Amino acid sequence: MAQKVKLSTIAESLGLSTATISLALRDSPLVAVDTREKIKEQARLLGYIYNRRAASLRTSRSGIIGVVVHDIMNPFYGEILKAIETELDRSRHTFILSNHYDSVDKQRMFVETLLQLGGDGVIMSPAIGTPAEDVALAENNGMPAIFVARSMEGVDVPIYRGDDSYGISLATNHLIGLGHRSIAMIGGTDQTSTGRDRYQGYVNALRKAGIEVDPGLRIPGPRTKQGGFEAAVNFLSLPQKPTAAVCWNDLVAIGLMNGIARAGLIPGQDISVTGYDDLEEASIATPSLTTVWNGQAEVGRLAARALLDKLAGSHEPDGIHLIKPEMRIRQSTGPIRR
Amino acid sequence: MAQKVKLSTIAESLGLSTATISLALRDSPLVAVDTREKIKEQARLLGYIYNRRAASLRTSRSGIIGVVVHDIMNPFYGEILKAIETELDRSRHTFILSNHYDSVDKQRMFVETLLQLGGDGVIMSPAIGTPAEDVALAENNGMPAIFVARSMEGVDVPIYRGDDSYGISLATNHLIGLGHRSIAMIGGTDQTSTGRDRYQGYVNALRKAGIEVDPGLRIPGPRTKQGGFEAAVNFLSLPQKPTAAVCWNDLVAIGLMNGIARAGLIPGQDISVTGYDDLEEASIATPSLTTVWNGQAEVGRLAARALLDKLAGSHEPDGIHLIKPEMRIRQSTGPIRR
DNA sequence: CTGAAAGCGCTTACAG
DNA sequence: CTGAAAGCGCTTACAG
Repeated sequence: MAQKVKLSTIAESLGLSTATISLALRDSPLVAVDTREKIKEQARLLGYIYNRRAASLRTSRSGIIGVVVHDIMNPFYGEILKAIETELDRSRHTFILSNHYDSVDKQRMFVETLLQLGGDGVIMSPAIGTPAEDVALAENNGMPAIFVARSMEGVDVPIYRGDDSYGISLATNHLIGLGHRSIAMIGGTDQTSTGRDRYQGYVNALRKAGIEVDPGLRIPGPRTKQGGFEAAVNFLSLPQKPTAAVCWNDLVAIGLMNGIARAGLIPGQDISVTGYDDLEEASIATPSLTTVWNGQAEVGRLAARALLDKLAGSHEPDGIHLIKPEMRIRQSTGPIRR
Repeated sequence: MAQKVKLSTIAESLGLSTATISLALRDSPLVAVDTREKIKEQARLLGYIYNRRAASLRTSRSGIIGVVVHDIMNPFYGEILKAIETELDRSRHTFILSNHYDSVDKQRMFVETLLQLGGDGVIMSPAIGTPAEDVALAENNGMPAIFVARSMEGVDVPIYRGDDSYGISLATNHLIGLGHRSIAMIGGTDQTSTGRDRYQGYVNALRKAGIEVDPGLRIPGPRTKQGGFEAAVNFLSLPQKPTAAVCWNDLVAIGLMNGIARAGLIPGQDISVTGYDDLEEASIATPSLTTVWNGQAEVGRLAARALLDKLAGSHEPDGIHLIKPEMRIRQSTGPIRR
């Protein structure tokens, strides 16, 4: 590798000052057009690489945006990330991604690293148990935060997520409308805002229909296919013999359907199953999954836009921005069989 | 937000020099133990945030490692990334992730950004059509590259991936052993080294068994569930009436099984299907998927280790490091029905 | 064991 | 339209 090419290398080779080179490369109108062209050509020839660390040390903006979620391998977050990526690419920001796996420590380390790198902002789906100080750490050091998919007490940042309580009530009402009365709720936890909201939406829908809520029909568990798959055994051995299941999300629903099928029953006929999120995969599951569209792409797009706007100086209103979920009826639900 | 706390802030507050502070915070034995403790305590009190850009400008090492693959939402890459993450976390490196979606331009922009940030190294699964210059760009600027999952002509970097030709022959032989003679190959492309190797392994296995290779039984397509699902229609309408399908990967296989089931046939009984990769999901698919373990976690772990070793100065041998695949027999394959 | 000083590669007022 | 110079916040020989 040859000598390192920097602004002064270009400057000397052209008999100009580094100030002029710097301005020209950033398309400043202060530099005469032909000088600018000559400079750019020379930079290309010499294989110049812009040193962002030096620039950012001077300007104190890095162009880096951090994104931290529970698990990027979960397609729910994947769909949010894809939308964020699209939006940030457009504005030439670099994004740094991390999983926190609901470890508050891992999340805090990420925020610290981001601060050390001079991150301009952070989009997070806060880990369970995140203390308000960890969010304040970012904000107090000039790195605004935006939340996606999860809320948190005691912080005052913009939040983008679906209306979980309403969404799950859509699914529950759909099953009630098909004649089901014994409806289980599978997967998830009550430790997140999302979890509490979804359970509440399910409870409210049942009550409104005059159906007594049976806590024995709640089977919490991991929010994964594996979780749904393993819940199938418990579900099928419930003494209440539920005829339908409202699942925490599509992954749990697909896992549950696999488990039900293994037991020789036909999901969508013997047992009705609803998902949540409307992942790309929901429509090609067999049977295709009745689920609730949860607007992941919208959440990601809006959150990224909000952050960029904030960085550009506009004063976005804080508080919760709820995306309205919509029902997607497919083959995994059907009328109750007598 | 208060005044920015920097080394000199701490230095002044304690009546010491920035040199001493800098050394103390990095645990240099040059600083007396009690001085060191006092300094660390003060740094904590003042809420000091280490400025990595400044440090890295000085030392020309950033602690940043880039990772770029086709699509992080694909669980195959997800499993590789998870292993890389585990390995890099341990050594306190920050990793920056990107998809290239097989766009050479997007990949090059990523490499350039990484160079601008002073990236120490890059792990890549090169986009289809990557020119050797794009890899040289990284290497010539002091940023070593390691490949995962895909090879490329004309570059001399360490490569970690599965032995595709051998792996697919395992799957093909398994089907032949069950009595299948008309075996289709579904999904994938011939534009990657992986694609060519897998097709060749399939062809070789057939030939070795004395089965004529019928190009009409090759149905290329996207390497996704959706791709497999959509291929089912073509597969089922082939005039050759194949009784088995070797799929490019687990995603294609699961999609194909869904499509077959939609058509009223039972995968694993009417049609035998093999996957490739042994994703976590393979074992809970219904029927559970017979597939080939492809060592994603190994690939990620070894590639990350190799890069860290290289950065630490050791001279890893370049060239291909092949992981030996293994057969995983489950329920999606069975003896041919007459 | 601690300090003074130079320098990493940019950008930005300011001067001309 | 272009240049000289200061400074962003660190680290590192070097001196004491």
